[in-house]
Parts: sequence; C-alpha cells; structure tokens
Amino acid sequence: MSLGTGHYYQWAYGLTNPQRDRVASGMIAKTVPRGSFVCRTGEPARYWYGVRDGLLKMSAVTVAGEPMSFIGIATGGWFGEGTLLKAERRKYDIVALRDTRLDLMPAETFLWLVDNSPSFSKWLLHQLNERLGQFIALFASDRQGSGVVRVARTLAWLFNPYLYPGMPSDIPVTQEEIAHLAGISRPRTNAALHRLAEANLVRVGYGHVVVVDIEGLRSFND
DNA sequence: CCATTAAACACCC
DNA sequence: GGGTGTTTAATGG
Repeated sequence: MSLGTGHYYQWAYGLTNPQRDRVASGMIAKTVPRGSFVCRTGEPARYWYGVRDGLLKMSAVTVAGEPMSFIGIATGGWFGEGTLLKAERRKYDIVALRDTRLDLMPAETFLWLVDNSPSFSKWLLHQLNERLGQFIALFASDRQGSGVVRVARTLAWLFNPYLYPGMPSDIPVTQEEIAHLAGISRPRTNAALHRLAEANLVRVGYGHVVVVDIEGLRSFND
C-alpha cells in the first residue's frame, strides 16, 4: 500500500520517501458497518483514524455519562490525535452512521511522525486549531437556538474545508443522519431543511443535500 | 405550546 | 420492496 496524492493524504505532502514508506506499511484498513462503534469512551487510544469513505458521529458525553452534543466526521477527515498526544483514554463515543471505510495509523507510527516530521506537526497544528474553533462555537451555541439553527450549524461544520478537504458541495447525507448529528427529530429536521432551502442556503434532494451558501449557513440566525 | 414519538402514507431508487 | 421523505395523530415536558 502507498499513500495517495489526493486531499485525503494532505498531511503526508511534506514527508520524505522513506517516511512515506514506513507510514504506508503500518497503515491498517478497516470497514465499520452502519450503527456500530468505531471506539468508545474509556478505551485506550491505539490508532489515528482516517475516514476514507463514509460518515461518523462523534458524541461527547459528560462525566455523568449523559449525552451532550454531536459532531460529524465525514469522508476525508482524520481524528483521534488529541487522545494520542495526551496518552489518555478516549473521551468520546464514535459510531458509524453508514458503512464506513477507515484507515488506521498505529499510535507508535503517529507519535514517531510528530517527532520526526515538522511538516506533519504543522499540519496537525492547523487541524487542532480548526477543531478548537468548532468546540468553542459548540459550547457557545449548544442548548440554544431553534432546530433550524442547529441543522444549519451541523451542515456548515460538515463542510469545514480544512477538516474535510475532499467534501463536495453535494453531500449524500440523509435527513435521518442530519437529525442524529443535529440532535433533533427527523420531522423537525425535514422542516428545518425546507426553511434553509427557502433562504437559498441549501437545496434538498432525495438522500442528499446540496450546500449553496456555506457562510450563510454558518451565520444563520433565527 | 413546542418538540418528540409513532405511525401511516407517498415517493424514489 | 426497502429506504427515504412527508404528513398526521398521539404523547410528554
């Protein structure tokens, strides 16, 4: 196996050929069926994960175990670095919303890359910065705002150009999936999508949503 | 009152 | 026919 040259492997652009070979030989492909867990709270972190194809839901839970908010991880996204860097146990449940193909980089390889590749470390810094922005926005706006606002926010986050560089503007995502990510019911999601379509921010189709105005979604306020 | 749930129905693949 | 979208009725905070 070799690392591709697409957006999916943008973090590998600055690697030397020997580095690329070592990373590629340690990579593990895994398929996760819809509805099953990729990893659960409390598990030790053993891998850095890449979403080759699919959609995941990352749900943060309180110390009491109550579910809080959700973030989608779409095709092209990489995650799990925070837990690896801190050598902690995982703080999130991650479940597949559809059949998903993953690429797993062993923790040992990941930490070796951080120590030996400045370009990889720099890429990681950008990624962590993006995520930090997401969480700040999450805590600032969670528990408030109508269903429409939450759906708009969910879609805008799915389209973060740095975290999901390969994401096309036409995402094959069902309303049930959006409902899971936004934390509201399916009929409510349906109504919210139509309101966003009226505002010319999205177009709704069968089993997919076309994002027309990302900035409009991000700043949408009821 | 608003949102969720369950159910029913219609529609698209 | 199964998955998805949409509406309606019942239920609950």
